[in-house]
Amino acid sequence: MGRPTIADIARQAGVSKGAVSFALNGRPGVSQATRERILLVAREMNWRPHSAARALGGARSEAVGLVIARPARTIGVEPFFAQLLSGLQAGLSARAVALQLLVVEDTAAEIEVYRRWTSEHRVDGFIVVDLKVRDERIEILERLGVPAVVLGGPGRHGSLPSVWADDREAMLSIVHYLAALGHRRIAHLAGLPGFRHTQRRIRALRDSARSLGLVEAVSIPTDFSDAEGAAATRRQLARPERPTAIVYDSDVMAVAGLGVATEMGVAVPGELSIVSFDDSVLARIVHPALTALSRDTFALGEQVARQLLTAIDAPGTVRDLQTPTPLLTVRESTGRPAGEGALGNPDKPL
Amino acid sequence: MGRPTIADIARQAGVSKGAVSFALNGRPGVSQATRERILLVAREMNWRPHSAARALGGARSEAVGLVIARPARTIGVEPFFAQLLSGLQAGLSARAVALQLLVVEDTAAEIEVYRRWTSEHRVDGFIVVDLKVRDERIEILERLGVPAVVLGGPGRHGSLPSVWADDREAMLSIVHYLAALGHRRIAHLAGLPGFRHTQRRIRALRDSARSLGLVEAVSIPTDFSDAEGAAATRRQLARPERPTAIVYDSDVMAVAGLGVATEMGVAVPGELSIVSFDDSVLARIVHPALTALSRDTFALGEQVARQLLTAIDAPGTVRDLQTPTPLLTVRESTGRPAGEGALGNPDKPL
DNA sequence: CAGTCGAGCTAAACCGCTCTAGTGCCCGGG
DNA sequence: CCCGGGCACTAGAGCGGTTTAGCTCGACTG
Repeated sequence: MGRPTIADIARQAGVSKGAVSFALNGRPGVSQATRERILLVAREMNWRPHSAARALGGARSEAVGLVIARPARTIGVEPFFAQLLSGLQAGLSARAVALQLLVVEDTAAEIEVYRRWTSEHRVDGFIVVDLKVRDERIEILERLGVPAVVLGGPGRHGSLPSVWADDREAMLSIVHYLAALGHRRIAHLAGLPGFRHTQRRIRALRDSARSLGLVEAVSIPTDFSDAEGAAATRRQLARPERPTAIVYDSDVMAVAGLGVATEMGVAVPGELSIVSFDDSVLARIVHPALTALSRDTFALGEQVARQLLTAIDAPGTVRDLQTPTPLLTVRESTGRPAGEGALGNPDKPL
Repeated sequence: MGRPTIADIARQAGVSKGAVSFALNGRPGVSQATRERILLVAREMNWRPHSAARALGGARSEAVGLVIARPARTIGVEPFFAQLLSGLQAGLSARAVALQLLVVEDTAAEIEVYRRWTSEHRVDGFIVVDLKVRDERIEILERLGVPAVVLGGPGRHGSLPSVWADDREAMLSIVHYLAALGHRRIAHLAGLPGFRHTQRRIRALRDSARSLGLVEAVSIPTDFSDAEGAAATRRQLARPERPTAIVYDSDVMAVAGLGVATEMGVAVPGELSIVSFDDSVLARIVHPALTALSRDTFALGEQVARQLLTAIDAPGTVRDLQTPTPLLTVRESTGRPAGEGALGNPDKPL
């Protein structure tokens, strides 16, 4: 005999299929004695529910989807994603919910997967990442009526709850810190310009430039890759009036930039201060260790998972959640610019 | 009306459910004209199959499982995993097969998930990683009769096909290269001693030590973390007769080790050569860039995915697959040991 | 002591799809 | 003219659960 079904258990226990279903699901409708007998038989026969059969009846699939539209090769490079994934896992596995992961080429394919998985009842909800400036995915998910949590914000993401950190405040804390050290020329190697958080960071830098008396505050968009990070750094450092500090939107770029500086004989932090917007082992283990914004991406993932589980349980009840603004961890890659006197207190950001 | 079912299509097209099923699945049993009419109606109604209903009939679930038994937090740290994941994705998405990912605490939980997902028909097969020296999972998966591919080998993994690279040859190529440079004291910061590949690497080093005339060749097991990598490096470098070269089993540890060396004022590669067993951006972007074994982990993942898909399609037909032995990429972190004359050709490993 | 009620259980419909066992019809051969 | 065979299609039985309607029986009520 193959896998036992509730019919087998029913026969064995001398009851009906219905009674077995009630017993196994802790639902009223059977006496305590019968319930125990059924459970015993089920355990003896090593019975397990057939998820498809359950799903057919309209039940949960106990899985959530994460669809990422990026070149597959680049995912492995980003510690951020790996960290997030770990956190999501941790949050989900508490309730034994699995994560369906799919990497696709572009947003069109991503949307197609949303449609398919939803109508196939393959997942109970979605996690949406890489929020764009104008994001069509939001509306589609709303129309599909499937629970979803957006990673990023704040701002327009329709009725979908989001989990976000304040990128603006974070950028301001970096810039204030650098300005207090005496830096007046700051470059910002940003991420993909289509992403919302990239825009927020760029705007924050621009907005604060005047009030802090910065002579220069440029943002250069990149694709987050180490290659572009290195190339852009090279260009910046080759300029006659080069920046005295560079803020990188990812740790991979920051480390690549550090490499370029070393190679070009630009001392860090003597002649160039480096700040990474992302913290990870990467930032800690290089030398000099990088001053970085410490956001706990793992915890963020956990948070998102919890939020999504709640949204699935009780749609409509869950609202936006702001995670703590990441704090600047000062390490060895930042200092006063060359030829600067004491100005402010460099150890106290903000 | 909710989502359309084949019954709706049948009614609309004026045929039976069976005819619709035949038409939609490209099966004989309907005329060309009817088939086209049905497909047209299906498209108009925006019909999509209900995966659960299909699965209930015994069909594929179009998903494969990857269960990892490691602390969730550490997954994010390993570029290897992220890379592998990307590769798996790439291999699977060619056939629109999704990946069910779950991170669990220990092997017992992992096995429990294998049982559950199998009996729930949640996945069509599994990918097994972190092959242990004595691995109980193999036997369990065989008994469950579910397709699975083992990452690692060669050697005892029962009837399950495996994808593997020759760790022994790889380690030998590193040691030969270092010996040719003139190194006689080599330390090896290994991974978890319970893993099979760790054992193979340790043995390869030990076996070659005598014939290469090494004075010292120790392997120190670690947990793969940057912390243990750093600590062990510190201990090695503090010894009176310290090694002139260290081989690290992972790039994270190698970079951490590089940091310790810099911090202790030990010049790399002047006084210490560093080789990483894993290559990734990490090894490329630090300075000096690390000499590392370049295995294409992404391609490995793709390969494993293909292997598994074949195993699912035609169980029993697929056998072990050896991937190319990783080649040493010489960068800046290796050189002649201090006070060594010319010996062999350092640029030509093996 | 008849009527009511609820607990405990059964029978069967149902979820959406697949697949097998027919059924009707047409065509060609003997 | 009849029969066999093949094609196009239908009816309906499963797949393994959940859920609802209904049945029985004993206890309690008035």
